[in-house]
Amino acid sequence: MGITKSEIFTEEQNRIANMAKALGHPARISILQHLFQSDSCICGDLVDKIGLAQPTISQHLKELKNAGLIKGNVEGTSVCYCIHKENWMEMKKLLNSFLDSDISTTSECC
Amino acid sequence: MGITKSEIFTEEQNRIANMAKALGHPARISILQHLFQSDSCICGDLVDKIGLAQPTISQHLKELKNAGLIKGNVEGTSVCYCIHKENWMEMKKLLNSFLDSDISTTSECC
DNA sequence: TTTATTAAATGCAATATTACAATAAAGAAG
DNA sequence: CTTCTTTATTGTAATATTGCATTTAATAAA
Repeated sequence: MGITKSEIFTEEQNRIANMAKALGHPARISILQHLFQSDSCICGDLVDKIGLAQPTISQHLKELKNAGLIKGNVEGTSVCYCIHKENWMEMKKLLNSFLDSDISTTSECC
Repeated sequence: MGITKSEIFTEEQNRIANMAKALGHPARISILQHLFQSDSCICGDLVDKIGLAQPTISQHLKELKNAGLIKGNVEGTSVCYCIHKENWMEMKKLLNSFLDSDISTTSECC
């Protein structure tokens, strides 16, 4: 049905999956990398540097904002985006708690 | 169009996004957690423990296999799945290289 | 006020994803 | 061989995602 059955999973499983999903598109990875280098906070700059149309970039920015990973600030006619540091660190902690599952105690049965 | 323009992004950006995408569903997080606890390598056990139909679990297992994160081994009529340790560690390194982008040198302009 | 400039919102088309019923395939048990 | 068990495959429906042209909104500049 294209709809995820979130209710049968734990809060943690849903949060991890949602964060991973937000990172699950190369345009959004590219946007975040640019924001980390902080040489292009402005939406228009991102449109120029990444080869996608303005509405498409705007949409990806919206998703990153919904995920809490970035924040935007209106400056005249343009909008300045940047990493939401606090949420970013929280996301990192959440993902790492999962990624660091102890692989040494796990049996590779195949 | 529902189709990602992979060709305009770097190989690294696509690889990071693809790995994140594979982790972008709570059922797949749940499957991986079970495999880490290794108390249910068998596909049928996962179907019982997670509340999704057998074809749905099978489909998620296939995606995790395509992403290289797990491997499967036929044992009689049943199939035993487990974490692909080598690829898992590689994925972790890849994601961490991105997640660990130096946040301290980044300006929070908003 | 009029005219740019910039970004968000809307609307649409194409494709992808999620989920499951029904079926097929492959081996085990009788 | 027949039957049972287990998993993959196929087909289908519903929803989500990606991408862009067009329009709208809001501020700046003239």
